[in-house]
Amino acid sequence: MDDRLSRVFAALADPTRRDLVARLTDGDAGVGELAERYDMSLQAVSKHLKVLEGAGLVSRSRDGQRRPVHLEAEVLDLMTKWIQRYRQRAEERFDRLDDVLAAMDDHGDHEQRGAAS
Amino acid sequence: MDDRLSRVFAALADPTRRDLVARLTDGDAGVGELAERYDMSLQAVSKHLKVLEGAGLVSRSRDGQRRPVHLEAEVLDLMTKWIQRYRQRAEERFDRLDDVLAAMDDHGDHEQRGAAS
DNA sequence: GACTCGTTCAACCAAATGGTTGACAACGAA
DNA sequence: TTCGTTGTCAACCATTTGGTTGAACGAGTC
Repeated sequence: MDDRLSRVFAALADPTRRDLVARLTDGDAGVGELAERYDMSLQAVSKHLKVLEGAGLVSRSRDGQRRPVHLEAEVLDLMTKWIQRYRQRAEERFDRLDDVLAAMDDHGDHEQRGAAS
Repeated sequence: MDDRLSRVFAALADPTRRDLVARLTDGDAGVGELAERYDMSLQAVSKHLKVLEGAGLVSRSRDGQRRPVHLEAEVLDLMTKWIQRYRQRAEERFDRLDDVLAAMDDHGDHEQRGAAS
């Protein structure tokens, strides 16, 4: 789990962190402000934010003694790209299946694995 | 980590499992066949497949002594939906920012947090 | 300087994760 | 029925994860 994509997926595998992302679409917020919504310690929320930050989903600046958390939404596109790539490949294969089956009937070659690859 | 979405994200947080998904877009395959590509035991791959199955990303049927693994690509749409929902919300807020800033200049109210929420 | 607020760091803990090896189950073939 | 092939189950281990508490830090305020 060291590449970028793995970190992004792992970050969003936690419901609390997904909720944080959802909340941050409403605008930047401080850690304490965010922590109010959850039944866990401030430190735990801070840890979650560090994971999101490590994945590049979130950035933090300094504003006095506050550390406002900002959503970097473009990173989400990275995931969408990966997902859609294989989603589409699977779809295409599914669409081709009818043709393949028809071709198999034509010359009587019913080797399944050949059809799938 | 018990809800569906969490399981799907967590499943794809591992590079091996993402590669398995990628491979399966080429068509169904047996466990041993899949395991050849990785520098790990057959049992380890079997475990990975169980995780993918738990997330609903993969299903297995019985064909003689083989257990062909099949990709259930529609589940990927579940993720895309979640991602795009918040991706879009973030985008919209970003688009509105100019208007908000203009309004703030109008009546001289420069409270940042108000602008962001 | 002393105090408070918002946040982070450090140590600790239980549970989950990702891998290993060894045994065994299910099926087809000899 | 015995054998090889294909895959799962069980026990074990090291590391990571998600949470806790307590101490400390940085920046304004008194």
